[in-house]
Amino acid sequence: MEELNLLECCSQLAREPLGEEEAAGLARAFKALGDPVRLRILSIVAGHESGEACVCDLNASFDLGQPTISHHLKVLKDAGLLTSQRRASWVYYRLVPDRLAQLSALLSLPAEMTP
Amino acid sequence: MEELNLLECCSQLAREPLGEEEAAGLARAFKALGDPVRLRILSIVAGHESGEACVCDLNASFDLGQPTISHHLKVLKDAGLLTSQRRASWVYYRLVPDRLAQLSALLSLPAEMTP
DNA sequence: TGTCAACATCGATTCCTGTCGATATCGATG
DNA sequence: CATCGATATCGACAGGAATCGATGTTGACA
Repeated sequence: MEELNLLECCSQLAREPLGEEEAAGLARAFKALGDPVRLRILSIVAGHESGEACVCDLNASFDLGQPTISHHLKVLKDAGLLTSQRRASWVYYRLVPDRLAQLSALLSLPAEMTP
Repeated sequence: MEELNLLECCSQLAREPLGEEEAAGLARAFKALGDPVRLRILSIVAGHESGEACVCDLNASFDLGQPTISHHLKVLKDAGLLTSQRRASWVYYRLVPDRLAQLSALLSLPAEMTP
């Protein structure tokens, strides 16, 4: 995994001014997180014992149409936050831990900045 | 600070299904992070030795109009990510560490989920 | 008090996004 | 091969957001 260098320590934000293209990639992920339905989808996937949830579970968890849920799943997948796998008739989604860790690390500030 | 319970451990996502109103509050913050300009603004503020940056610094760092930067600062402030303080003729912005820590903790998964 | 510089707000425009219904795809199963 | 259920894609619509120029506000200073 070539993203380890992004995780080596905390304080990504303060390290140096974010470049434009780097900021664009990160912004895509945060934009995907910037919707209540998508946050709840991630939460449901994360909460499953097996580490994955099928679309049918998700559809049942929201008062939204099936195409809408499918759209949100696509946004999360395109942002690198979820992967999908088809098994039999169902499609299962699971988190991408590295991506989440990357974002988490970006937001963790050094101790000297949290007085 | 009454937000400490939100920080006690990792794996906020997996703890239990995010409620609608809780997800809405978090989504507002992530939506604010979901723009390259705003991420770079945060990065610039975080990178300052003093922990704060004045609007004049920020205006000079972008090829955007002054009202646009002001708009982005307002979004970040409304999302609870920045605070502002006026001193003399200048307005200084600084990070809200607790808010960043809350978001960072939400995205950090338990070790058993990162194989 | 009048003026200037720094910053915020307003109104308008253009583009993006969430949602839906309808339809297509794809596997399983008969 | 025909059908059915699960999921994805498409087209459309309404509301939101990023940007800009113009204008308002506020504090410093002469």
